Amino acid sequence: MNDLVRPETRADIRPDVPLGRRSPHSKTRVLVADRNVIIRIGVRAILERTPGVAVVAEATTYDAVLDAVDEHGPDVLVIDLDLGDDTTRGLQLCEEITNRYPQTKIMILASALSEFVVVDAMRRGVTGYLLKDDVKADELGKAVKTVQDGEVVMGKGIGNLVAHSLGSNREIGEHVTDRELEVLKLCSRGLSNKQIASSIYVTESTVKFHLQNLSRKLGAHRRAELVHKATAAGLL
Amino acid sequence: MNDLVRPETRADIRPDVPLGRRSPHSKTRVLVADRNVIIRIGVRAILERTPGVAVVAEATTYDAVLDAVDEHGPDVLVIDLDLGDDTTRGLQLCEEITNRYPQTKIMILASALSEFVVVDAMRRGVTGYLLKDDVKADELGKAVKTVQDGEVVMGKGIGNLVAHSLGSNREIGEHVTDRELEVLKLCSRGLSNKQIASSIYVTESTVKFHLQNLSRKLGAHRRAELVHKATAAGLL
DNA sequence: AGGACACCTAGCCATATAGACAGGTAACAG
DNA sequence: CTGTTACCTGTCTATATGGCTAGGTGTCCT
Repeated sequence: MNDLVRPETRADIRPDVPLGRRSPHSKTRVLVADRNVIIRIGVRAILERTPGVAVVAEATTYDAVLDAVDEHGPDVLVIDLDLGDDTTRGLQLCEEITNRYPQTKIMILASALSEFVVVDAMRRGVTGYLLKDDVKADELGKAVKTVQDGEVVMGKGIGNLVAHSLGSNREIGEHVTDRELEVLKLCSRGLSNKQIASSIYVTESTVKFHLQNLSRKLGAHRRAELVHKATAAGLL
Repeated sequence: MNDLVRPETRADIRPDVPLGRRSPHSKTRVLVADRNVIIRIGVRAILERTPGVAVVAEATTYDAVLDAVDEHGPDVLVIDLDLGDDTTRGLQLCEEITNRYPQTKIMILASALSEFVVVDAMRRGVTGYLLKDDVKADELGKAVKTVQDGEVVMGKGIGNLVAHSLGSNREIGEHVTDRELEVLKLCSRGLSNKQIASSIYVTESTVKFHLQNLSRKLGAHRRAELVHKATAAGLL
């Protein structure tokens, strides 16, 4: 959909600089993506008081992120995945960026902690995950420089979460399909299986099937719990 | 419904200044309360670029808000009610402040839109309600000055929500009791009525009773919807 | 003393749901 | 061609839930 920049193009920009070993005089160039102005201004303010870091652009939509990465080739993308109504789209975006612009490191600055999203994000090449509510002002600047050097940064508790997730018997990061998400949303709005079935033109059996798969993937046993966990996972 | 602020009280403090007609040279003194650093810095940055507005302090807990109001006597308190794990506490705080420091206007800067909270807040003397995700940078500064002048500021959609709420047959701002909240939390964790009953030592009938009251108060018809709306209302 | 309220209980009944089974289709990649 | 994946359908049963009506207790306020 947007095949703008190929690696060679980027090599033209910084041909002589190995990743993570840039000159100390060149600043870490950051792109901030969040739909919330307050957060953007806040992150910008924090980062710009950090020596060696500069915010080069801001973005508020997934498309704008791609454009901005293409245009500015930032060293670090600080992003909240909740840029549209579909977190999956954000995860895809991360994968796309790590593939096409490997020198741009991605650090997620999330509103909520979601095992589901964290694990999926790590898989797709994201190297930082911090929680807005947990970060201290100075941590943010340090974290940006750390991920630029290719290291992984995780907010407190997140590392444990991932470890725990890896150790659990349940399949990690199992993908939630579009159809499942559709059913889930209707379910959260209080529709019965029958009502969901008729509104998406399938049988009640199918609805139950999807809900059962969702329950397994999220580790829930009742729809109330399902909605709760899905919300925590940022699916709703 | 709001007979809190007596003119005399105000006259004692600034005897010569009619409301909304303060000297253009005195700045609007703002206290920012939010548990999130990024938000605090962001709001501060935005407000300080607004002429006539100055941020005098920040707070991150309910207690700190009271102390800071006491110490600085700000003109406007910009607050996210989600300062602890209990939103109700935040609402009580608002009432306390409007009672004890009537010259301090309160503007809520919320993460999520909750009819429940909005209505309750208005009752307790809050005069502004904006959504973090919706505000534009310049709106925030204007809103602060507007609430200082004693006017009510509501983010787009919120006014309609309140109007709709007032027009609905359902009782608005009905209080959710502690017991109901307790049941709700267990419900959201996927426990059946029977399990909830045994874990709080009541009968299943009682659990159903509480859940039914909750459903009525929040306008839900299924537990999945109940959990969804309760989450949106900041109860979970 | 009377009223308002949180809280608890009981029983009824239709319907919804969880959880398990066994299977079919289409698209797509190795 | 074969395996994988998303998606869809069906049948079965025990249990959970929603919606209702009709009570009880104690506490606190007026």
